Amino acid sequence: MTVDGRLARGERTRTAVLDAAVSLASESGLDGLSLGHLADSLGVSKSGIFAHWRSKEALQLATIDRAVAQWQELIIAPALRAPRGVRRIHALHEARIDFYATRVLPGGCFFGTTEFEFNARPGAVHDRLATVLADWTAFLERLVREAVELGELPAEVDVALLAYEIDSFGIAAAMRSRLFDPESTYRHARRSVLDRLRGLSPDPTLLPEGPS
Amino acid sequence: MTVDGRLARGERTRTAVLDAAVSLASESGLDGLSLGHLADSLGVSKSGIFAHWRSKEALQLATIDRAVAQWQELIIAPALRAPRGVRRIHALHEARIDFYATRVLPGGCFFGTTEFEFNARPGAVHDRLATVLADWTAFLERLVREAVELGELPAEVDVALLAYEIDSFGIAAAMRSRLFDPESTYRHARRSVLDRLRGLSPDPTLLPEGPS
DNA sequence: GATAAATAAATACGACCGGTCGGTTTTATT
DNA sequence: AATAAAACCGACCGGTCGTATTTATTTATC
Repeated sequence: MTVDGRLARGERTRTAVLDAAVSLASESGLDGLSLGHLADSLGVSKSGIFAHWRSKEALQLATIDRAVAQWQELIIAPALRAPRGVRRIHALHEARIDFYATRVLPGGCFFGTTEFEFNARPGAVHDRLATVLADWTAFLERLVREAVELGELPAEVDVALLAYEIDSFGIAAAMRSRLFDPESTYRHARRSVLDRLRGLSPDPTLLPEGPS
Repeated sequence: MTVDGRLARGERTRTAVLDAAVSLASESGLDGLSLGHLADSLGVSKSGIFAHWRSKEALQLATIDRAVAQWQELIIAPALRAPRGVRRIHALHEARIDFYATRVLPGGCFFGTTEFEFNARPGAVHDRLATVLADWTAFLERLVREAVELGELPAEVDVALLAYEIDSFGIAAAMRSRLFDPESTYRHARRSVLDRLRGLSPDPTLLPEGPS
């Protein structure tokens, strides 16, 4: 397998551009993300960036995919290292709040910003975001279902409802933390999920008492 | 008290413009709200609109105030007609979900869209939105505190935390309902608050069993 | 009916937008 | 060493943005 250095260089550039695009879009949205700003923030020319994607929409879609990869790496992967069941659900939520609290992205949450931005605008970007949200929801529900199957949550639990609740606490944290007192926002976001899981679980000792 | 008809007419025009601005901004954000689009959607000239506000930022701030008035009228006022306590909290949340479900605004939620849009952008708009969110939070907490004082919620309840949770379920509904299945989203949003209140209240019969 | 204030329209400006193009540099293959 | 391909650049296009100025049209009050 020979590696074409020209393609490799392009791939590196492409990834670097998309990382910057995710950051910028978390602040200004996918629409506010302009080729000029993106180029300036990377110290390259506008056309040098544009050459990699055939249109702005293609760039937006690629940016979404990159954000998904980042989410997978920084939130989902760490959670999957926790044991199945309520601890994994808790680890996922904690990783998410940490992601917001450590300000990985200047805008806080790429998906919160862009999903609100495009929820009323038809088009390919809307559809891609809808798919991403559906996948994320299915993943959350899978984690909840696993906890039920392990007996760490009662069988009567409404899986989809609990997944909705947990995600809600995360979304609200992303939204409020930049407008409101971040510390109490994060404390509430962590507390709400912890209380919910401990309140439901037949064995609350699986989880810490206080927000870790 | 003599009313100057010229001023009255100006006020009427201004209100009509701001109503359209709230609708447009709920779809495209306060930044995407352009004077040209706004003028077109009202059948007037761009400068005819611009004359009423000295800058786009002034228009954005006025639009926020108008959205607050609309929220006050359609969500807060109806809730205040319910008796104090958990029933009022429930009525508030139901009015909110109804507001989303009946598609009063094409974008779903003005505040969800704009608060995510501006949470990472310093400036007057950010600050105004922060104040609005703080007022809304204080109002929600007041309703929860009243329920505690009435004995309809246990004294140990963390008022700020419960207010956070209730608002989270509303925010998530606004965000998900346009990308995902609206029916299940609204059902989850209603269920989550109802279950939470009934679970906490010493007298669950105050609230209906199923989503109304 | 005259007058002054308020409102609306017309027009234009500079900045920036996404997008195009021809040409240069870097890199791999032959 | 020659050729081809990919990456990258600078200049430029038409269009739209917010903004400003200037002119015309309502409308209330004297």
